[in-house]
Amino acid sequence: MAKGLAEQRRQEMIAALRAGGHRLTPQRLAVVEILAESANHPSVEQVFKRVQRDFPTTSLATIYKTMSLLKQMGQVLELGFAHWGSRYDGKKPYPHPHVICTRCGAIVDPESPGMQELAQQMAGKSGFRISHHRLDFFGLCPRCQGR
Amino acid sequence: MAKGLAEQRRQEMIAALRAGGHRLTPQRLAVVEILAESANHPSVEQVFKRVQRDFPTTSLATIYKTMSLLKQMGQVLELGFAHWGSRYDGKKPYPHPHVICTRCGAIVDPESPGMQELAQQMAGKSGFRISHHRLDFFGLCPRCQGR
DNA sequence: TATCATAGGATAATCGTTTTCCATAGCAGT
DNA sequence: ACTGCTATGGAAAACGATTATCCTATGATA
Ligand SMILES: [Mn+2]
Ligand SMILES: [Mn+2]
Ligand SMILES: [Zn+2]
Ligand SMILES: [Zn+2]
Repeated sequence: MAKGLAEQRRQEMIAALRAGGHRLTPQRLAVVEILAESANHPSVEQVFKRVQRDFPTTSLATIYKTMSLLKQMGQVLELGFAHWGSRYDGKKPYPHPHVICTRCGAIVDPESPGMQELAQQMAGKSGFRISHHRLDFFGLCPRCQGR
Repeated sequence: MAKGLAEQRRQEMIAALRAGGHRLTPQRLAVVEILAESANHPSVEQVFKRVQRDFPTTSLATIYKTMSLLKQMGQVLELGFAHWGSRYDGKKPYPHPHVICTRCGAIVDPESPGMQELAQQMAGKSGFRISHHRLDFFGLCPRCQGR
């Protein structure tokens, strides 16, 4: 079933590229496949290294361009950080909470309660028109807690 | 009363510097005063320009160093962003939600419901030991909604 | 298969932030 | 107040992730 989910996401991303009139290049397909399969919120560098296996001449700039394209199409969620590089979620490309290990950099998707309602509340109180949100919890993952 | 609050924060920051065995330089005191008074989550650049009024020879590096120092002492909250510069909150140096205008960059502190409990919930479900968190809501402020 | 605009590759540029290095000036201790 | 030690400030270079540039290569369509 995990395979099915990933496959579905892959199809959606490809469909989005088609719908947007973008070319289905081997590099893009490779990035899409990796994003659809990765549950660990990979970095650009990680995606880059994996794409390079199949296409050794691939440039890092291409990965950045593809990420940016998928992001603007709403097909990938970017978790930008100030001091270290961004991380990406291609499985759940919509806002959702994350739990982040400050030691090893692991990022996981926890079970999320009603964030939407909270967002609406915020909008009402601040007068803002909320478009999206971001919720991160920082700490030590189980593995890093043991020194 | 707003003056009282700012004054209190100023004292706390100065006390923290003293307690940490750090020198009370004119530049640091200037930064502290600005952070204690600013409710608009200023950027390094903004703090820099204001400090320069009183101390024209001030370097941008000094502001960065001071921000970093205050941050590691827990006297200022840093809101780091991936694509643009960081913003700082010296009035409430602990984690709390923010509402951010994606057009003009305005950042405000909304009324916050129980975030602490939510954090504990997350910890339990993920097995993480949560130390801090971050919650941002993005959208358009009232002023920017009118084109 | 010819055409053509888009996308890839290589590299330089960007920009906020950090580091480096030395002169300066807090701040004990006298 | 004076001295001396050392943290700190200032200036500029370095840094690192990301973006822009520029030219060639290659999907997509007919
Ligand atoms: Mn996720
Ligand atoms: Mn705040
Ligand atoms: Zn960890
Ligand atoms: Zn605005």
